[in-house]
Amino acid sequence: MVATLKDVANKAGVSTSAVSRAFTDGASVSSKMRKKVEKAAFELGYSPNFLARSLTTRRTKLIGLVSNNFHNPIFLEVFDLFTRGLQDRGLRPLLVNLSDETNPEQSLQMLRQYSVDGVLVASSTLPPEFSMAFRSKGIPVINTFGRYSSSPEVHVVGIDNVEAGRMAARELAQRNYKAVGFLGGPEIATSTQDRLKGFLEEMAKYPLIKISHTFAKEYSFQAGRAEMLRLSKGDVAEAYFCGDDVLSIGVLSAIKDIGLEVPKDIGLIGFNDIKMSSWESISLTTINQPIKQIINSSIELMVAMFDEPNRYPEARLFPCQIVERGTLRPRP
Amino acid sequence: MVATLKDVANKAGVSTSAVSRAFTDGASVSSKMRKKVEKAAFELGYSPNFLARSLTTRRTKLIGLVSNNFHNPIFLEVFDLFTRGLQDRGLRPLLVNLSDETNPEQSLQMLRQYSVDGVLVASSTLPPEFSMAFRSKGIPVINTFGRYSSSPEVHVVGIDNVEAGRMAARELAQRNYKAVGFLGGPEIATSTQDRLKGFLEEMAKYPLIKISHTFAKEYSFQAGRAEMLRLSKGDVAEAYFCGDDVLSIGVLSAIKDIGLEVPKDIGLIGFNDIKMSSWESISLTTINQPIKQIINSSIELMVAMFDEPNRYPEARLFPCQIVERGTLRPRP
DNA sequence: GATCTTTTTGCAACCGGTTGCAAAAAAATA
DNA sequence: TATTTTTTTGCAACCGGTTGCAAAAAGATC
Repeated sequence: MVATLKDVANKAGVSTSAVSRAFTDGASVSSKMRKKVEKAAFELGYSPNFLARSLTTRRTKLIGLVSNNFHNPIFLEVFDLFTRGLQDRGLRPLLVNLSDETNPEQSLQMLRQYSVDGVLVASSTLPPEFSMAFRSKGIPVINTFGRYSSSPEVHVVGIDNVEAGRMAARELAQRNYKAVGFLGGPEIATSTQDRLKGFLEEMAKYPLIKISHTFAKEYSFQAGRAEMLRLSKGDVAEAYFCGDDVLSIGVLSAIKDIGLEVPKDIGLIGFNDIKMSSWESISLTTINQPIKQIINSSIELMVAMFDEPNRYPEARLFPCQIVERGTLRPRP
Repeated sequence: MVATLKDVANKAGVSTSAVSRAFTDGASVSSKMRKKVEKAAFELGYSPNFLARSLTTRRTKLIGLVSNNFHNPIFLEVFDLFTRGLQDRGLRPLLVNLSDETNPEQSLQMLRQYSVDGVLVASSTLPPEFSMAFRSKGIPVINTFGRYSSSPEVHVVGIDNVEAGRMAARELAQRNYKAVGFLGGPEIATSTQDRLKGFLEEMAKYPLIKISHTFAKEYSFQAGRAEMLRLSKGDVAEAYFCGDDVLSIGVLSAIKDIGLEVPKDIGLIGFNDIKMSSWESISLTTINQPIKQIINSSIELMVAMFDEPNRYPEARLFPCQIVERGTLRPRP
């Protein structure tokens, strides 16, 4: 059916090696030969089979893109950036959805069976052991959005969540809030733990500020809303640092419902700076994570590992920035 | 490095064919042999190389998942459903981001080079020729969310956008709006054209209703907002049918800004029923597209095509439903 | 136990490419 | 023109599997 190397060789009246070389740049072929082969190939509509090629070259150009976050809108951006970044470099994302039902072991096995050249784990909630499993099999792996401190065995690209927590705390303190709360996502996420840690650490410098913390059940509007409604039954803080923008938007909705006004009665600072946060009707003050840089850097690191598989694990951390919009009162 | 079939054969003291058969269900192997092979395989940590296998079986279990929509939140759901649906059937999505810069020809070629078993095109804006190109190369292809009428050469799974337009029109008419507008996405999208067609068709039955239509520049909050702000400078209709929920939310924001109230002063019905539309602070009345069914059906159809590659192209259309929330005034 | 069936196994060719090596051809040097 | 050096080409083995076919082993029948 579809033309093969051999067909082209026959048509052009040359050996298969010649055809193969004509399609490999840097190979030893005369330009006359290349012309001849290209002509025959064109006429047959031939293009080389990547998978057959990969058998000998040991490069598939397939990259496993593993994530368990198919609900947070920020991941649409993440997928967009990853797929484009990979495509630009001639690599192909083999997407793996690691939802609760899927067995991580199985995904590991599957990615090995497809001989992926590397794996990008895009998640802040997958345990480091998952990434390590690839590394121990000799497959380059990078944990994008991962926790850097706890897994020095695997490359991590992302942000310093502890520092991000400090940053939020500093911001609230500087704006003279006297009772602040941390409203995080699920407690198991290392990102949440780290942000809380930094938040508390920094807040400890301001003994006069009253501090509390609580966790939403998941990263969703409804969970944020529910948590805020629950909080409103007790002692409400003057301002909250919320672990995610989607959560924040839920919180905003609850605040409105209980009849309070932002930022007059209550302040809020989010995290992630998703598109939605800039919408006029939301206008959330939040902390921006430079995901474009994080993703490009992840891909570059991945590519570098192809040539240097035993590269010493490194952490690449990018600074976050506060994006001032309308949910915190002005600095004094 | 990694164990191969031959290694297992040596270890178990059997032929390579025996090992191969032990890993193929339905093959002719005694249970004694299978035990022996499995033991050796386990000890070596062997698992078969899918790509090498695909060379002879001519099945890669790779499915190209092509989309050009990495901005609309509904596609996060789409990707979630697709990846899970494929995984459940032992298939693997090779994700292709067909953004403006990427050349469709190139993507076609690339997917052929990876010998994908089929291609799922998830888009309502890609021209039918794109899908056809696969079909003409003998690659099973399904256009999910495609336009059914114009491309009878390719399987289409989705909704009847013309009918959806009628549905919206009917709804507005029944609620006694006397001046209505269609506020669509970019005019090039076939989905927009069809919805407008149905909308006008149905509205033609109500000669007393004043009709207008206009298009936003893209499917985004800002585009919807901008379009509504522009409209507000002229003759504002009593209610709008908006081609997309994200657009709608932008429209809502603009309406609020110009000091009008929904649904008292102005009505709005959206399209897609994204998660966000149900958020309390938005509460958008909209038309739900059964994407779960659409996607499952697409995958099932794809699987069916493996056995029957020349299956006659069909259109599978699913009915939409109005989800009543708070942006249309009640029926009289 | 001998004969006929059925099941299990191994041989060898093949899937579609790549590549080390040596021979052939072309270019450079004498 | 003969000789040496460099470039180009083809042969054949290999990448990691599968599979048709025939031989071997096991089971059934008498």
